[in-house]
Amino acid sequence: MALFLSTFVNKVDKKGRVSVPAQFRAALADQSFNGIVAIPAFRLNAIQAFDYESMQGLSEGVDALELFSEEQTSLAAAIFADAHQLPFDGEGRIVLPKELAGHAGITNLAAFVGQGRYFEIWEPEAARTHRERSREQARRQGMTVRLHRPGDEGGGRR
Amino acid sequence: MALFLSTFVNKVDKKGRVSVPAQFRAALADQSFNGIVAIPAFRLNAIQAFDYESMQGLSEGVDALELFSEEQTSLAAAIFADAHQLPFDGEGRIVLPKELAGHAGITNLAAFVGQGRYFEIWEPEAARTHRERSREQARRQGMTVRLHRPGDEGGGRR
DNA sequence: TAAATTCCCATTGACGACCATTTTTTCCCA
DNA sequence: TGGGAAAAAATGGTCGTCAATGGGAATTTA
Repeated sequence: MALFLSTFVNKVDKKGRVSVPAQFRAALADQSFNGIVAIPAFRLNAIQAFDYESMQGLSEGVDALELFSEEQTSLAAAIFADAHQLPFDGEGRIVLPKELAGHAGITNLAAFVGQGRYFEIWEPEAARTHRERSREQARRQGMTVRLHRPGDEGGGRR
Repeated sequence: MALFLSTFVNKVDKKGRVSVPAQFRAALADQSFNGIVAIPAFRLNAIQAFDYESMQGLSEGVDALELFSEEQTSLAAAIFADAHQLPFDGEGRIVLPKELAGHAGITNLAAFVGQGRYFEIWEPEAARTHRERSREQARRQGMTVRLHRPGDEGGGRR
């Protein structure tokens, strides 16, 4: 799958519709479900958006018998319960459900922020300040990114 | 099979009927039995609902357990004895049996909560508090979402 | 026969499909 | 290199359809 890169700000109309940036739509092209899966971010006032396949991958870890074991992860449960399937309309828009828009504080504008394998949707001003803070923190910690070629066993992760 | 995602709240009429969310019905589409299988949840005041095929899979899992475990009988009893087959009517509704509605404390409203391969039915307010608690716990344990596409070896827990 | 359950039909309100318009980007050529 | 034409993307609105709901008729069960 192609990567989600860069940031785009689009308008939210009074029906709650927003165009998903064409570039992001292109990255989602070849899929079973024509749209995205969106969940409220855990620690951030933002929405995280995935393709449907990624969601299925998540479900693989939880099989039916685990119902009766203690370790049923609360995380997975929370994710599935809060997720929204948002299909594209003919023009490549989605409608932001009130719960999600509310969680992110989105009203008239929505910022689509590429994060590689997924992307986030923010209230533009909040996105800006968050980005600054992240940069600042990264600089202070002297973070570096390890490059690795496709096919490598994921090198420096998390 | 498609996933059960998101949460929907529907009304229970005075005959005990509730519409199963269209999105969930779609996920149940291609099946031998036109309806769901519902059992009272073990540790929760909720109803767990599966498609019929998953139920068969579950039975195989339990049969396998027999080899190692003495708990097989109690498990089987718990799962199958309390299970209800709930067929859809022409409009995609089911009738909630009193035992199930009672176990979940459901009266006028029912929350259908997606859990990936299956879904749960809650009294809406109870669902809300349970959801908050789950999120809270996940946050406290520092859980994170790991993305991996189906087929990846990419190290999910498991 | 009464009660309960299933089937069928009507209503309504929200959402998805569709079309029109504006804005932005790309591309070509002067 | 700048201007303009063409294409693509974003935006705005309307209309039809379907999901959810409610009520009543028909059928089954006690």
